[in-house]
Amino acid sequence: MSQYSGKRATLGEVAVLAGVSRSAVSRAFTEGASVSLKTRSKVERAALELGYRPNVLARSLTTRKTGLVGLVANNFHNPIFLEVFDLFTRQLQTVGLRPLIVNLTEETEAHRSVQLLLEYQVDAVVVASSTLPVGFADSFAEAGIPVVHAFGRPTKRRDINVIGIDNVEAGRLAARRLIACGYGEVGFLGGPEKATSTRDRLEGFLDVLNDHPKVKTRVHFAGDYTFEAGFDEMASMILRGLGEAYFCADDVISIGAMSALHRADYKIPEQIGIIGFNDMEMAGWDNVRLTTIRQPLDQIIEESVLCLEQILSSEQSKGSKQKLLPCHIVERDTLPPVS
Amino acid sequence: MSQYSGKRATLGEVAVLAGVSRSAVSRAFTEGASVSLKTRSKVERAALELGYRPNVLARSLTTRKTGLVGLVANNFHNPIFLEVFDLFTRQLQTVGLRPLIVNLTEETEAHRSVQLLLEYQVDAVVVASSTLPVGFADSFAEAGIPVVHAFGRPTKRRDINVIGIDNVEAGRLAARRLIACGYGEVGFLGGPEKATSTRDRLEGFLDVLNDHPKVKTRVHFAGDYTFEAGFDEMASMILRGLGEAYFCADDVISIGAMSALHRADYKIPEQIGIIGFNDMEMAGWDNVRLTTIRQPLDQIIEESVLCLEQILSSEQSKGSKQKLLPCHIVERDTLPPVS
DNA sequence: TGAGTTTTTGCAACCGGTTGCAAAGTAAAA
DNA sequence: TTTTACTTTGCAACCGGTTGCAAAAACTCA
Repeated sequence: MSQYSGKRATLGEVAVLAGVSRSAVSRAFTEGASVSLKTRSKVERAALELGYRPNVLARSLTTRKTGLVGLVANNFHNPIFLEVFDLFTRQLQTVGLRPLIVNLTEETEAHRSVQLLLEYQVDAVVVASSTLPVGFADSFAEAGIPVVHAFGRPTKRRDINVIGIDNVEAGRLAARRLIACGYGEVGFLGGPEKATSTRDRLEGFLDVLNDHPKVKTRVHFAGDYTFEAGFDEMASMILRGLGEAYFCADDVISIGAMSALHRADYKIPEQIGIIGFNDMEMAGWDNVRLTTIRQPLDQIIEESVLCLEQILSSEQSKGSKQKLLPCHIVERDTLPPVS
Repeated sequence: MSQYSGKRATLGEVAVLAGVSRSAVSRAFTEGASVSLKTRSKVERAALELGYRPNVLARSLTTRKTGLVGLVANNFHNPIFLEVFDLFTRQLQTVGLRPLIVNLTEETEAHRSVQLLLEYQVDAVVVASSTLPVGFADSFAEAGIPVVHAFGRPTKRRDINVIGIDNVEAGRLAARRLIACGYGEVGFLGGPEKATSTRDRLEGFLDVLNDHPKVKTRVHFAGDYTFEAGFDEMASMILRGLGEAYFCADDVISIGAMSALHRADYKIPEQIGIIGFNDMEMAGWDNVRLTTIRQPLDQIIEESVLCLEQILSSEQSKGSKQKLLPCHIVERDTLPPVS
């Protein structure tokens, strides 16, 4: 049975107990190494008795693989991230990788997180965010760490993999949906203006609306991806006069905005239409029923992890992967049906 | 400047470039080691030129400290966990510890996660959950890993630290609050019956109600800590007839239940009173305004990390810490004010 | 049984660091 | 200038594993 003390058994101790060499023990614990059945079972018996487990960190010294993957994110306040996070940790677990979390707080931390992840010899890093400054992921690539940017924006760099969605196209999707409703005046309510995702979605949104000059357009930005920011921005918009429908570039902002609208006694969707973005779990709740654009979270994350595996197995990353998956609208109750 | 290739510089390379011994380099990077100013600066110059960063994992081999801390949790679907998670990762970061996440999925994984964390030589593990089976944290302690159980239930074991709240007292708090409203029939709507937190809260709740025999009491359990479970359970309760107010043992369940009530045209708090538990961010949103019992998340987490630090510095954990922090009611709009 | 092949084994060096110890260097005291 | 005390340095061994290589063992086939 396993021993309960603090001191852990080592390879050497197992070796002497099993009466074999240290190499034999090592091989017994290495997939596909050359060991006879006899020695293997001797080793296994001894290992069991001592409660021996190989030290992955020591092993990594020679194999140059730690199984650690940096998971860098800054969106710890958006409920959608809980889903992202759940999916990522699980997927990574199933392929035998351990996520080492970096919770980005200050802008200045980019450099520090690179150092940190270097010190811990991560095999790769996944940056999971659509709101980081342009070029953020570059620092990892420049330090020689393979990187996949989930929810990122395509780049020309050949050393950065991007798996995400086409935010510009998503913006178009929203605009077309609103136009199909026959609205004469629509608005965009984005997150912070500097977030690339907000910028791209706006671009697509305006792109379509330019082809419909009779539809008036307004553009607003919430200061943050939070309920309060959405609430506050919508509240001040109400005072200045409203359009007929809004594309909110995030569900949590949508919900804040809707809350402000309810409070001012606007009926949704009868008086004001809303379409959100993300399809977070809450959007489907019976008391919300938000019509929204769904990003295929699970696919993005699955693809990201797959991409990681390829990088890590093939040693040589022959050219980067840039994959954008399609979004689609989830119809619920905050927009009238298309006529 | 730092080099951009895949190969990282090592201690030895820095040593030759700086023209000193390897030990000198090592010492230059060790807090409080004996190095002259002259050598230190020679080393620093060389290190900078090569972009050298010490390999923490190699270092851990001799120092027996990895700086890694297992963060084990199973509540990746409850929004409250996002806050827990944010706080934990930040706090750990500030004291120089790296969280290694374990996302518990199956019951059977307890043993596997112990092994995993052992293999990665974590300095300690924090179990962050109030819904795990009794004795879950024990496995870590038995493997000789220092453990602090945040949101846990006190235990007699001297090798497990617990930082949490007094769930029994919280149940009492809720009951007293409902009684103060003058209700004649109140109910408990818990999470899964086997979760220790649900059991404890129920115990306290009934404890107080036993002293008020004229108040009728009902007890129900949602199958899960989710919106849907709360919604469904309340929906079926509506069919069978309702009490006047309910203590829901989690905010997300509360919101599900309230949604079912709204749908059946019950007015809250006029017809049915609701008090929740956790005070997650959403509870304060303008469209929710849930009266609820707040656990002091930040304190719990701060204390937990503090406790970790003590364990890790003092080597010898002289007796375990068992600390329960007080909860309090956050008054909002789902219960009438006390008369 | 013995030669030829293939499999299994142990030795020893190495991965990237740390550290006890004794020698060398420096500074202070005599 | 010499002695003594203290600081800085490098050597070499070690942390817990892996792995190339050559020797040993086991197996094939005459």
